[in-house]
Amino acid sequence: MREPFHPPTESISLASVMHAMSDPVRLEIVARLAGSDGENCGGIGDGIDVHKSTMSHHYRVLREAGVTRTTLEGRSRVVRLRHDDLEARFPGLLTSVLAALRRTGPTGG
Amino acid sequence: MREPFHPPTESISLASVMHAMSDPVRLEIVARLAGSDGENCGGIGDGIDVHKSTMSHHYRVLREAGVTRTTLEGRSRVVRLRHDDLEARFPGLLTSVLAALRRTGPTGG
DNA sequence: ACGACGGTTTTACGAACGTCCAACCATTGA
DNA sequence: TCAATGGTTGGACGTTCGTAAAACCGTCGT
Repeated sequence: MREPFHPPTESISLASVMHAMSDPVRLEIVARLAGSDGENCGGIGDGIDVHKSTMSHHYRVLREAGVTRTTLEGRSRVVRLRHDDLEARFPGLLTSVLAALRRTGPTGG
Repeated sequence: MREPFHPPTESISLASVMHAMSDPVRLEIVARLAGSDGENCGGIGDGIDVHKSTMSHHYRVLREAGVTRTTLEGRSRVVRLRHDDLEARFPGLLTSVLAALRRTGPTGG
């Protein structure tokens, strides 16, 4: 079980972050990560109705964009928002996205 | 020459806005609109090296997502950021994106 | 040793995307 | 009236995306 790749903070690109957070499923993941104090989702895709391989794919997109960090703590993966890194790179961006999610949800309505 | 469609502020979706601002060309457009006090780009795609029909496409994506407003003033189109509408709908979002663009540019480097 | 569990990888496929070209439309100016 | 200008529309083409199925991998429990 190897540690997956994460982009260093300085090379996180705005376009990638925006793209990562442009899919409803991934926005839902982000919302839950924010809600659960940055823990994982308690088993991949708990309550999100997509195949586990699809969830794995979405987690990878978020991770490779620099939005989340996946660590291997003990025997299970833990996914967290890279809150501080994103704040350092793009101040206010994640915060406003989270606020928007709280307001309207991913699809906004 | 008919006025094109714009979504009302209340029905602007987060996912659509994020998607609209996830493409380097469109981020460049947004950056220029912000820099030029919300005027148009002085002729479509001035200095952005894509075909004019491609620019037209990108302008449409931004407009239909609710990021920009295209008006027909006199004889020419004028494109503006929907700054106030976006601020009302998703407070801080556009502001932080513009700040990010100033910092790192669309592709972030 | 073996199966169950949790997750990744590979592959496949339809849909959506970004791009260009060509044709078109509306307005301006000669 | 005709050409030029500025922009949109409709294909077309190759790429990327989101999704699921199937196979695989590492760890745990028994």
